[in-house]
Amino acid sequence: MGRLFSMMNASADPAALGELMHTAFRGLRKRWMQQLAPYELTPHQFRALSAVARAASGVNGKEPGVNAKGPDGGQGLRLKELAERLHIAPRSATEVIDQLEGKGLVERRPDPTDRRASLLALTGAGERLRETVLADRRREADEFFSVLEPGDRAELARILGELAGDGHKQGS
Amino acid sequence: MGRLFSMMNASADPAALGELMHTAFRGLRKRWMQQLAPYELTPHQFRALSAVARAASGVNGKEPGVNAKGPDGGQGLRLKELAERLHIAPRSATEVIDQLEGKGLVERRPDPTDRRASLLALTGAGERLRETVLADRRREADEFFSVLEPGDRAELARILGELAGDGHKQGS
DNA sequence: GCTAATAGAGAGGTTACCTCACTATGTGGT
DNA sequence: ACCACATAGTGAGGTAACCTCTCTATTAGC
Repeated sequence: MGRLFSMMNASADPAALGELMHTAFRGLRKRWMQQLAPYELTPHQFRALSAVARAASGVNGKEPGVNAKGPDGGQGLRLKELAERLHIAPRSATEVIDQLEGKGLVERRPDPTDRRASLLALTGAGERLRETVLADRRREADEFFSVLEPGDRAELARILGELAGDGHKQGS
Repeated sequence: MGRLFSMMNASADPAALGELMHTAFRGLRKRWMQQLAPYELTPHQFRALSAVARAASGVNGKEPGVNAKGPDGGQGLRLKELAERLHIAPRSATEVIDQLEGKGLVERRPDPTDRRASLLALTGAGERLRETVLADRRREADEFFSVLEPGDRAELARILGELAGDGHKQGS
């Protein structure tokens, strides 16, 4: 049945392209969920965890605009920043961080430069779990994408990057 | 921020490829929802509507295995069939058809060959709405995918087709 | 005719979002 | 110094799109 899709000229039918994306994405998400289940993490939570990790420890000043408010060099990010990075509403960032904090994987500490804000940071446990899962996930995702030639994988990444980029900030 | 993603070598990091798919798909789904809102349809409902349309009127006997149970030539499909086509649980098919029936867009009629089953069919209103929306959606989806070169769109379709195809029927 | 499988639906749960209203705080204008 | 206004985060509550588990009506196999 998947064959039917690939046989019809999908480039002529953008709706079918959408269907294809739907199907492919659902498959991938299902995988993730199964793979993350033993760690008691949802894909969404892991995404947030990674975003915090990336911001808190990794790049330190390499990203202009991050923590442009305070003179600290990128020590933890705000809920609002997280929301922007995950493309979700601030309220939803609160939610996922609540969950992660409840599991003891991230911490909220007060921003010294703004008492309304908190800075997110991974705990030791968070960092450890993240690394464990990351290796595992890489393997799994690789399995999922392994039906593709390496070239196709690169192509897919490039094309999706364009699609996901910033080409469609709709205002309506 | 989307730029960062496209800059890093995503083909070397399957996890990032997954992120990319997530982001791109979310953008598309948001579009769909906005575009379908005036018709009071969700993407999910429209997908179901289309599946019923396709089965009931379109292909008549071209698909072996559809209604293999009864001697009728593909006149309406069962909830279970719908579920399989949409890759959802039978219960979820019931649900979406409930909604569509509530709006007067599809009908459930008894299967003459099996009194447990019902056959789904579009109503006149359903057929009309579907056609209206289809044209609209084609336009909108085209807009979403218009950041891509035609060649890239074809590539995306091909690659996703492979991914969504049948390459990953996991049993675990 | 009895048992097992199947089609569908009722009950209730989950994930991943959302908006709207509100509090605590910061910022700029006069 | 004071007031209007913006901003960071959260409580309350909602929605879409799924899920499983259980139950009834039926049909099919022995």
